[in-house]
Amino acid sequence: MSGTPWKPPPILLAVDLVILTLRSAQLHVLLVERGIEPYKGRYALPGGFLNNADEDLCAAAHRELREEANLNAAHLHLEQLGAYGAPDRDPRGRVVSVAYLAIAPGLPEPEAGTDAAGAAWTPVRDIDSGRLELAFDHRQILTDGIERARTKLEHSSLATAFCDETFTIAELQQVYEAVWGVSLDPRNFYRKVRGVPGFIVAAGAERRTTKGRPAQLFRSGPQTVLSPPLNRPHSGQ
Amino acid sequence: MSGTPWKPPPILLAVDLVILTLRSAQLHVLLVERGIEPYKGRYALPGGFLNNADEDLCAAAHRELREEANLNAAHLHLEQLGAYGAPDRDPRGRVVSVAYLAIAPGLPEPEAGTDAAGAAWTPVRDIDSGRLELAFDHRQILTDGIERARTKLEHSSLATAFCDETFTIAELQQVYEAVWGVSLDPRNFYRKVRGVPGFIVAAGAERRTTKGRPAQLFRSGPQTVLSPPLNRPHSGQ
DNA sequence: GCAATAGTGTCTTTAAGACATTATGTC
DNA sequence: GACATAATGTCTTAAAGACACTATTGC
Repeated sequence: MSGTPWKPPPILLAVDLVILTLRSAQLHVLLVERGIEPYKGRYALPGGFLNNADEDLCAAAHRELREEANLNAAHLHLEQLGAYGAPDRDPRGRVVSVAYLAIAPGLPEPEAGTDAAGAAWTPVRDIDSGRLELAFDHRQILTDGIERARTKLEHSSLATAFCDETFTIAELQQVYEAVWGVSLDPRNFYRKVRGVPGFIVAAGAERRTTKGRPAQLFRSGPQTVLSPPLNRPHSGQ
Repeated sequence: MSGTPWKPPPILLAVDLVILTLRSAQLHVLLVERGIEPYKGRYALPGGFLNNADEDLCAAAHRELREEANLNAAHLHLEQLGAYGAPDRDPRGRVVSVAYLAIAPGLPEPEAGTDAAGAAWTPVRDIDSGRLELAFDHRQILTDGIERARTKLEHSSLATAFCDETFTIAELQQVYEAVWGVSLDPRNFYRKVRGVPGFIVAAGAERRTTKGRPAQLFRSGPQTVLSPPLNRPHSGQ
């Protein structure tokens, strides 16, 4: 720390995004196909380097959300996952990446012709089943992101971020079932969810489907932290 | 991304440590007094810049643990909290810091005459009561570290990291009470803790105090994730 | 014996889970 | 009417919390 003049090591800083959504009751993640080496042709999480030394990490994440995913970042839940900094994680040199978790409601396929060309919603099953390999350490980042989403569903109102502005309780249940990977009793779920004060509030309107009784519509309530929490069934004995 | 040659912005990477321990049933954090500007004379979390471009983040955290805190890092629980990268968090320039949480059993005062001179265990109450102000954004980092410890106490065997190799159940309870900031019924706590399979195992010996019945000694069990969890009493209604 | 702490048992209250029932729409 | 889905009610079981009681030490 003294004596010899200290020269900062050349370290690059990047942000990567785990953008999760629900498509036909399946958890999907947004991936982009890499156009350049390394890992050319392989799929990777959207992300990129910091623009300049003054750019905030969170701002960089929002920017990549727009540029690479073509998503309106303003309405999306965004949360830091952590820093990934193994010295050999990027063959180009030392790159430390700060990962962010974003949750989006069901969205159409990303449009081609933009920065998001080559971006695609991919079922997370395809990755953790091993059918699809990701570039860098992105599989680990994705796993961490999903785990974070799972625990946040218990203690926060994150689940509503997967839904449109208004939603039925059955739709909300599908979020929990897809992210947790379990099936829940609709009657107990209904009772439990309505018993958490401030979680969801009735929106007045109803949703009519082709069959069956119309469902009440709800919107996200004022409470962001759930008390009591919606504990997920613990698998172990 | 193309056309103009891209020059990496000069960003420095640092690690900061939230080292928590228990001293006389109070949660303490290790702080160092800053000897140089900025924030000279102010207390801060131990930490420092990466040595070189090949140093792993986690290795840097361990190194700072030795250098600044004079703690044998090998036996300590170490876990990443996240990256702190607001552009104005360090007046010297752009410094992104990766924070780590470390848990240590009750330890004597750090020795003077080493890098740890000027290091002191400080009750966390002194910081979040506002009586003591920290340098940089270290108050926020500390708050995040404590919150992380609180939730990890519920779902993992982290609490045993605050204890010596063998401990009594009463000592384990003191950990939960100090970190959660609540008081628990010793009888229910005893029953609950013993009911979590693999959490703690009897060590055979007993601990004799000046008064009262000797207590059985335990050591940390094979299970690191607790099932069922030890839910902390949720404050809100 | 008393004081003090460790450990066990019991009861009450509450939440979780299983599942029957009623309500309200489309066809 | 049949059918499908929404919403409510009831019962059983398990866990959480309050607290009485017994056990084993030092003095």
